[in-house]
Amino acid sequence: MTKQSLRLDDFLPYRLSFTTNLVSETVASAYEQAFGLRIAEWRVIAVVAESPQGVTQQAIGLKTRMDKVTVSRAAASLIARTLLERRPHDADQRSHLLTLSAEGEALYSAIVPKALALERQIFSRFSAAEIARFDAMLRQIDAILLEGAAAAAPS
Amino acid sequence: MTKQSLRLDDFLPYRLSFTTNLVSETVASAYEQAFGLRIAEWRVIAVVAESPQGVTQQAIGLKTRMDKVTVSRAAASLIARTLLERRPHDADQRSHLLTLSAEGEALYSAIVPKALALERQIFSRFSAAEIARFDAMLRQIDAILLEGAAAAAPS
DNA sequence: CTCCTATAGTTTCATTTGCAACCAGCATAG
DNA sequence: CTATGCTGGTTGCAAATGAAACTATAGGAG
Repeated sequence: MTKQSLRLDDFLPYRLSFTTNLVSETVASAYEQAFGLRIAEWRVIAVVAESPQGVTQQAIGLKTRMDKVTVSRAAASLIARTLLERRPHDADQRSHLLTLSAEGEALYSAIVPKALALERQIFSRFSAAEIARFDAMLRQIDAILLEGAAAAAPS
Repeated sequence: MTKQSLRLDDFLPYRLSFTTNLVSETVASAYEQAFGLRIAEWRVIAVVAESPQGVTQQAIGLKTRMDKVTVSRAAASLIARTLLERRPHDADQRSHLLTLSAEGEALYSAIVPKALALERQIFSRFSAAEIARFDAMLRQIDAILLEGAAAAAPS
């Protein structure tokens, strides 16, 4: 019986976490410096920007898998900075519909090109096909884990 | 001039972070449940296991990019549980050399197969070649960002 | 030697995070 | 209608995190 060995460095969950931390630090500090936004805030803006008719916080949380507390705080902070607006949600008075203010739109327009440039820089060594393959693998991993979670749901 | 757009869902730094969170949650909860270890503790054990002659905390932090505080606390907790031992470091009295205790070795041997099984499960849909390609891409991203950091070092 | 600066590791403290309790407003059953 | 349980969102609290101060030892420079 051979002793099993494992180099942490070759262990994929570790590698994934290592690289992602690096990427996240880079991206977070870029947003922070250039726009005074945290990652959660940027995500909220991005999701809201994709739905001009407005989204509820719940929908944002569902989509991004961010905790509802995180979404709540990010939204509150963006509203305080008048980047986001809250419209009443006729169908359900418990929630509101979030939309970008003019100011928020402007900020979003300013961020997008920078975000895309950063993305291009990080993936600069790869071809479009490689990137597509990489993305596809990430999505398949998601699928595996999300199915698994559904199957092995605790209680 | 076309308005640039960005679907958060297609933005790779986001995708990477999304998937990694999923993977990390899965792995963390497995270690926690099965062995009562946090991720940082598991990493410390793994690195120490790779260096039977002992490692300093500093070296662990350097290798894993974990904060020295994180390493310090993980090590302290593992020592308290007698999974890790501290030997004096003759060349430098400020630091110690960490090694696994017999108990720590035993735990490590128990973890490795489970960790590998989990890894296989997460990547079950991919061929060895695909996995190798994925790993290589992660390393190249690291390289790009670490070089970039060296170039654009703040102060 | 003796100062002075730099590094390993710990501790302290302020910040960030996320679970859990909570407070609406909704929806269904009687 | 009105009780009961459910869901969207916020608040409170406790745990995790990480920067900065601190302690102890190294390693020169004079």
